[in-house]
Amino acid sequence: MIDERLKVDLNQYLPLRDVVFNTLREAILRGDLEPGERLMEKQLADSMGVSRTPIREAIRKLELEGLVVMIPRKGAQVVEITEKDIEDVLEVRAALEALAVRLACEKMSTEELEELRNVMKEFQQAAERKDVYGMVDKDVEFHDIIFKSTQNEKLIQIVNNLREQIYRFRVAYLRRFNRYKIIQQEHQEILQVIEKNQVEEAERVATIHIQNQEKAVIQLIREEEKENK
Amino acid sequence: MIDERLKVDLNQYLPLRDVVFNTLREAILRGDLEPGERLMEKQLADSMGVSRTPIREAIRKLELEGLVVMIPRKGAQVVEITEKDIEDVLEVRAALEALAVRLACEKMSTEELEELRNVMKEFQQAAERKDVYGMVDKDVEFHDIIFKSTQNEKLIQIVNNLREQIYRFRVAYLRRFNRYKIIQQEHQEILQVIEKNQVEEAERVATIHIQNQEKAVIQLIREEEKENK
DNA sequence: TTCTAGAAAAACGTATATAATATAAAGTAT
DNA sequence: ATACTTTATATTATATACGTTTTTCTAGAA
Repeated sequence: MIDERLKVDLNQYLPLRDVVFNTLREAILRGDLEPGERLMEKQLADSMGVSRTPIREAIRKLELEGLVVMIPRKGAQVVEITEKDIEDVLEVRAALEALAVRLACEKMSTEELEELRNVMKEFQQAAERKDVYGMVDKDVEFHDIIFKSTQNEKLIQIVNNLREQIYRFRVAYLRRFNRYKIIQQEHQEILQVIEKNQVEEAERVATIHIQNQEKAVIQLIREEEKENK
Repeated sequence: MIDERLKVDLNQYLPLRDVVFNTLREAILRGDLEPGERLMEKQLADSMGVSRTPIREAIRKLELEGLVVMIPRKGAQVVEITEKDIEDVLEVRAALEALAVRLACEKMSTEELEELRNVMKEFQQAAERKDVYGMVDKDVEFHDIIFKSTQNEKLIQIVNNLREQIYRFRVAYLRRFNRYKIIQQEHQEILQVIEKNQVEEAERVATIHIQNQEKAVIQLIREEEKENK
């Protein structure tokens, strides 16, 4: 007989490389590490209190994730994101979002539909108290529920990566414009078409939702560029 | 004045980790390393004549690429591919292929159209001399031309990764059935709708093309499973 | 024979050491 | 003063070393 309590704190072991990986990824996405900034191994190793080995292995993963670029014998640096990059990412994202809602029409359970409604409510509450981070979280959650309902692991994995690529702009984007009203309305539409199993319409609405996001983010970037001149 | 000849063999430096990465990836995709097989660092290091460091860094990349899974304190092993995995991958692939041909309708140049026709001809020739590897290459090339014409780097990158996931089945698949006639016919259709800018139709044809592939590959796997019992 | 215990071996995770290369600085010749 | 070496330094790339965990193998008991 195995004591259930023993299972509790088999506090999951995480290799240092993954701790470092998560830390660095966070730092990049939050903007603490700016685009173009070099990631020097020794410096990072010292500041994180580990050796260079786990740092290097974490960087290898960030490299494939597309968050850093390697320059041979010069090390890694945080990627610069261009307007073109954002267009490319969101073009793909739109297609995958359309796929997701189409599948969601078939597969979504009533429990998940209920979750969607809850998250929308929470989004509303976050908006009311001007909690931008809360809104971002709830927006992400909304789409996550849809993607999870597709039960397509690969789709989920790819979309997570795409989201990561432009995550840095999310907060600025939601804060800047009064985007949240539009987002809310679009979420409402998406929910309705899924409920009604209107596949064609669902794809259309989801695509537009992402395209609107694209327009807004790009507008944001252009304005920022103008400011920096 | 720079002597042009000097540029020739500035034989590009490739870090050992990338050499190892490519080697291992090849081995996995070719099936030399079988699903479930463990990748032991020292053994690989010895057989490739390098130290464990570049091996480990290569494995980190394979890990994120989805070709190996890590088991903590047990190392890496080649992923097992399930039927579900293939369905997931090809479901996403179909959506992206549809996106690609839609964009191709707008953006494809006459040169690229010409390339498409050439590749189809070469596919035909490979088929005539029963050259399966040649056919696989030309099939991949056909789709590559379409993806390149979209000028969406992210799309290209994702599709390359998806292709990789199920590449192991390509050869068996083309050899086994007389799939090549169907493939050829479908390529022909895709070419035509792109030429005529028939966006809706293009998406439909491309989607079906991938779905057919999915059905065939899955049928293949089921038969193989049956044989192994 | 089968199961368990314990020791030995193997393999991973991490750290450190060495080699190679690029960057920056200083010195020299024109 | 400028351009070109040379030298020093910093940083990456690779190899090796160490400690711990896991696996394997063997001996002994049930």
